Amino acid sequence: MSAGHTAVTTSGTTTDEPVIVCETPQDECGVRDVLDRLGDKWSVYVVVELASGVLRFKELQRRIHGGISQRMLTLTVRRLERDGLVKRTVYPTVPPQVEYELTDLGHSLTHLVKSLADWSIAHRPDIAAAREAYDGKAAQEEPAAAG
Amino acid sequence: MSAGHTAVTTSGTTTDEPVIVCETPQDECGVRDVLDRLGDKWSVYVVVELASGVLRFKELQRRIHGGISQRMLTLTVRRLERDGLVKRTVYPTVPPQVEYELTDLGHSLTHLVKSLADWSIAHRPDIAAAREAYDGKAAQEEPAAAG
DNA sequence: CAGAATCCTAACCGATACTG
DNA sequence: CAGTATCGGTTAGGATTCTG
Repeated sequence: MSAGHTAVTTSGTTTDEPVIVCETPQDECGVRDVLDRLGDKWSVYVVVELASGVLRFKELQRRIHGGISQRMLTLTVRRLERDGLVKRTVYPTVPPQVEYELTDLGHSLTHLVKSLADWSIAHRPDIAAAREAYDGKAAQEEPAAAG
Repeated sequence: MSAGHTAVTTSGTTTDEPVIVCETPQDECGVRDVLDRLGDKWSVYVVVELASGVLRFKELQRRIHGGISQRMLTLTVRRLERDGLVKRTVYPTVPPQVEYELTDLGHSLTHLVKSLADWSIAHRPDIAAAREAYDGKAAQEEPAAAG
């Protein structure tokens, strides 16, 4: 897609946040691209684990928090490979040995994931508080319908 | 994503809230938090649209390209509200008017989304190339099954 | 206009069994 | 060890209908 869109700087945003100008119909400035990659349950974890070095399939599976199924690891890692984020090396030994590692592209994503994690960690209390407040208020609202 | 593991703290304190037990030294801890929020199809778009200012329900819906359904917009916006990322203001008029805007927390996420978009835009060609290469190679590998 | 409720499909994902 | 193939449960998400 040629990103030939006009920048409609709507109005003066009072804060210093980046004004996201987006009027591409199908792919909101490409956010969908990366979200599709990060959106599934496991991709990020694979990237994170691979960030520290080369790993074999089984080892990768073991290290992923929460226990990814073999099937999902295969799918995830294949998708990542297809997108050029992960490099897969097969050694024709017996038993077979396959190593996974991040490509440069994959490594560049690591920073982003780190930011994501940082934000998440930093604001987790806020989110938790917001949820509690919301749920509490919602519970008040609810008629509770006793008996 | 599901509310999957109902956090079994080591002390045996079984709480209701999804406490993320994470003893991994890596920064993966907490990534799920934000990914759960951004992982669904629409949250990011809502945040993006709201980044530029206050919007009403219908207007928000119209601006999200690709056409979000009314149902999904409601769900998305509610979740965002619950997490303290979006503020919802109801004006008791006729017809009803509801305005959505980012909270400070939501605005802080905007930076991240921006980074996401930037990365995506910057590396889209790489990803596209990688895919083409991968698919091409995969096609070669395929037996082609001549009849 | 805003949204709640219902129905239904597709995709995601895990468990299992089989292959090389 | 490193997959592939298949089945079934769960969920995401769209379309439609109804209410205030």
